[in-house]
Amino acid sequence: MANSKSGIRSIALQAGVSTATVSRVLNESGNVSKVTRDRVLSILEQSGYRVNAAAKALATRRTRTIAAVIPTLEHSIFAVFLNAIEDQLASAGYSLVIATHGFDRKAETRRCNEVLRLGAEGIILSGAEHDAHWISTLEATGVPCLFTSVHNPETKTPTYGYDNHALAGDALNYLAGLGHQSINVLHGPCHNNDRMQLRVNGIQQAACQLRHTNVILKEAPLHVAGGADAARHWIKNDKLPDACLCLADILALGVIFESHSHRIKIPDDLSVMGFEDLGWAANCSPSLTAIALPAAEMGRAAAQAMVQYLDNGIPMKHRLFRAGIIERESTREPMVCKGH
Amino acid sequence: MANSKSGIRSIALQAGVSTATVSRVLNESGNVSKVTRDRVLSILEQSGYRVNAAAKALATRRTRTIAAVIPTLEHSIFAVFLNAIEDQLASAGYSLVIATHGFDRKAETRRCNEVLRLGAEGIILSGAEHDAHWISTLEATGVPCLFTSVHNPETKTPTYGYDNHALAGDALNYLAGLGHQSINVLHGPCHNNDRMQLRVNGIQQAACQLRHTNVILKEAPLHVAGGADAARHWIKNDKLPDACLCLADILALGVIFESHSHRIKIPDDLSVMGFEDLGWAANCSPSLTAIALPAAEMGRAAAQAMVQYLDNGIPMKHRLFRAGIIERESTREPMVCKGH
DNA sequence: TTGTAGCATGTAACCGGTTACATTCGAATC
DNA sequence: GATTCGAATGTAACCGGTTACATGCTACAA
Repeated sequence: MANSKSGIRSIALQAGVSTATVSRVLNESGNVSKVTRDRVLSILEQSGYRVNAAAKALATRRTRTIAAVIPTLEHSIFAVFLNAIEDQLASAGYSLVIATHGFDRKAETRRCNEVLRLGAEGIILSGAEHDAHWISTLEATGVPCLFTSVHNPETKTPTYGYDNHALAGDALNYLAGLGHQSINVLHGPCHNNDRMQLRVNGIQQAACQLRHTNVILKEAPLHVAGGADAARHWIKNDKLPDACLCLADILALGVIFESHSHRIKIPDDLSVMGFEDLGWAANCSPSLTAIALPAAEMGRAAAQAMVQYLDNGIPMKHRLFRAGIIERESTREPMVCKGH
Repeated sequence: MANSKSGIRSIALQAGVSTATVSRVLNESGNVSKVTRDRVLSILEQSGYRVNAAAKALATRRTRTIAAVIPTLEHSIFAVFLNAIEDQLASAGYSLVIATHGFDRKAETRRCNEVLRLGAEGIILSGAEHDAHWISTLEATGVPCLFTSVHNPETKTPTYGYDNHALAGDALNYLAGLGHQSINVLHGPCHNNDRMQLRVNGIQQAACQLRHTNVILKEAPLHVAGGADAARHWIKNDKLPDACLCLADILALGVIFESHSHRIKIPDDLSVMGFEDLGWAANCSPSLTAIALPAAEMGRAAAQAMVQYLDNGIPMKHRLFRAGIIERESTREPMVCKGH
């Protein structure tokens, strides 16, 4: 067992060929006779050979790895998004590394550097607001980057996303259009979350156009309890609006639960609207009217665009994903008899 | 700019030292005078140098990457679990690669091979049932592996998880103990999901011990609609039980929603119990009694164990995570006047 | 003065692949 | 028979780090 060589050299030795030939067999790069290929393949098979990714990456300067740096995995919308990315990348022969930063700008930059150091060939980021200095150094390195969940043709880095600003306005106008005159808008923290900030801005702008509607914005932590607590506060203080627009589905879920606990009927006593359209929205009680974001579609497309760029040099362009209102049972026009 | 060298050699050239010294500075391995170190550091700084992970991995035979291969990211329980893993790994200087297989055994094996080829130094798998042949070849390679979500001291590969079998029995006994005589148990598909299978087995065994209780098992697809559809079926056919035990929280959510739609009162008309205790369980209406699985704790511990093994050679041992019933408002003893 | 210890630093092999270029050889063409 | 060509294969440099070992130097003890 004078097998001091390892890896491809050992295979070459056993097959009585050169490392170049083994490499050619492994990569199916042609110019190998059938007998030689078969011999090498059989030895490859029985030796349980596995290529060393590091060596290959070093030689080819390719890692076939793409990174997604996101705030957290715990919000379902990111899970849906990542699942789609992962799927798409896997079928293109790429791997996905995931890093989270918990809505912390510094941590985001740090994690980005880590995945870069690790060899990521491309980076997918949530939102369009990031450490400007870091983005410019990234540009200098030539590593492609894609911003997601927002659409902003102004940025140099391509964005794949929605028009959060307009969609929030659409949602508010929809409720106002039903005839609601007092609408509470519940949103998550905007700190380091430009998607949410854009939605809030959209609400503010749309609210200015509405003459006969009283719009109140309120921030709540982004989980069910956040929505529930806000709703409880309104109910306890007799400040229940006609309608409640939640700029994240999870908040709507809290509002629905809390309303149910206090025998507030949705949509008769309160219209509730969500934003995202997560899996349960169609099946809750009452089913939730919401802005439906095509998160999975966006994830697939983003992954595909990145792969197309890396494999074929096709440049990534900004892309707007249409989203719209799915009308369900949680909203209706206000009851005329209310307050009589 | 006669700078033909790249990476560390270019730095060495500019600093007028050898590559060995630059490497020593980079890795803080000592034996470098302060003046030299400062000079190298300043050049490192201004040149925007970034180590090549592939080269480093090739030279050190370490990638500092760990893989998690899971069924899907879309079930919240996995997202919680992975978030914890990612967190823990990041703080230990490791990276996480994620691969999903959609409850497909073949795909799982394939994805495992992919992450291995990519250089993962350790693999974390969901469940204890996997392609036996592949597991044995994995053992041969010496790459450490950890099974999670189940506890089974019998397997050679260490398991970090719960006693799903006993917990399901506990849950059933809890409901029976409240006095319920007809209990429907809703579970997800068991195909390639030994966690779920163990729970179902636990139910079957516990049901045999119960003399005066009628237990019916029913499978439903693992999402809100699955739970809702099952509940609707019972309601429509006038087969509503006293209590419904859902072996995944998401099914309980569907049951709660559907019950609400049909004015079935929980817990008065129907006790509902979940399994997992996801974030919303404490805040739904009524709040959900459930088996609380410490998924995040398990994730953190699993990541830590893997790191301890890789960094310090401390062997991984089977570990059982305690889980218990969280009593909330969705369950109560049956109303004595019922049916009078 | 010589020997020795220890710090700072350099040299070059090595990790395990890829690939440009060279070489060999048989078949086809002139 | 000489020339040309292309397929099959080999040689060895290279990717960008790490590190065993060698070297030079200073300080201090014998």
